[in-house]
Amino acid sequence: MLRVNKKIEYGIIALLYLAQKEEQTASVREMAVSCSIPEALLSKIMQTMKSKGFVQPVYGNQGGYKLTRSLTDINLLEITQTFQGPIQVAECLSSENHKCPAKALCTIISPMTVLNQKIVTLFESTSLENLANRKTAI
Amino acid sequence: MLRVNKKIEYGIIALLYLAQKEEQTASVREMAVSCSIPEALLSKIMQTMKSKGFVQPVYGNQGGYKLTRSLTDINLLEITQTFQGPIQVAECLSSENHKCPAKALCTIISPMTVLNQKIVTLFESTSLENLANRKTAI
DNA sequence: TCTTATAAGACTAATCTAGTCCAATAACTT
DNA sequence: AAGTTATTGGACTAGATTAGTCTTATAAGA
Ligand code: SF4
Ligand code: SF4
Repeated sequence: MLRVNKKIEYGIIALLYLAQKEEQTASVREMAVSCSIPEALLSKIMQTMKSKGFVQPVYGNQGGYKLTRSLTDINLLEITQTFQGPIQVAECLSSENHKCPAKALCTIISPMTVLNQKIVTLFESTSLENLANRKTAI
Repeated sequence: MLRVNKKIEYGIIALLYLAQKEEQTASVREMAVSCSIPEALLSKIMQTMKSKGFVQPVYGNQGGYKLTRSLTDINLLEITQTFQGPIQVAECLSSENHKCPAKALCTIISPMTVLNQKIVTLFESTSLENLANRKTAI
């Protein structure tokens, strides 16, 4: 399936929503209702995005979150890495390479690495601004 | 993570192995040992590949499987579809669109569709021959 | 008939996903 | 100061997927 998970999608939708509100804050409830996203889940997602510096919280009444970065500055790779870890089309690629039994004799590590890089590049070069305008960069 | 599953990888490795044996058959055991792939699992994988017409079984002593198609003719998309279903970077894309709560108001279906198509094209235009030569086509 | 294979099905443990629920804390309003 | 609105952080869950295993049946050459 090669799916991006829901946190990534909901996270992006929320960031696009915030961008459209410009400097104003939007509460989790407002975003959840406006975008039909489960509120408790979106709350978790926003916490993660806060910790990564995409948004800034505002406590108390009339509080919520606001964007701290421009959409043109945030790319899809950062978001997916935040919620799904590094893109690795095969488990042995990148960082700790687990325990694939076929590794020693594997004939496809090298092409898988190339394929992986293609996908990484595609994600990296697609900003949220690109997404908002319904296009990918490459 | 965006990972391709093990069946896909093991399946490709097995097909490359068969190709290298040219017209000869190779048994599941031989392939499993030669490639360090769990035998019972590879057996399952080969059954699926037989049902999709990638290989042909030969029963009995000295039996095994042989390739029925050229590596240049098999692309990565077919293999992934065989073992992981259609590529859909978001669950709502393609065929039966499940039940995403955000669907009615979703701001990213359209760009996700474009992104999905990019990945499909990348997979589709990469033949196993390309993989064996350590490159992707696009 | 024996042996070597594939065929097919049921079964499993571990992991990931998409959530929920609850108690705590921060800060604005009145 | 109290009440209200919000974020925070933790634990918890059902269901799906993954990566296997095991067992029995069947095909066919020697
Ligand atoms: S070693 Fe080969 S089969 Fe194993 S995860 Fe890496 S690329 Fe895939
Ligand atoms: S969030 Fe949007 S793109 Fe993702 S599955 Fe739901 S409707 Fe489709």
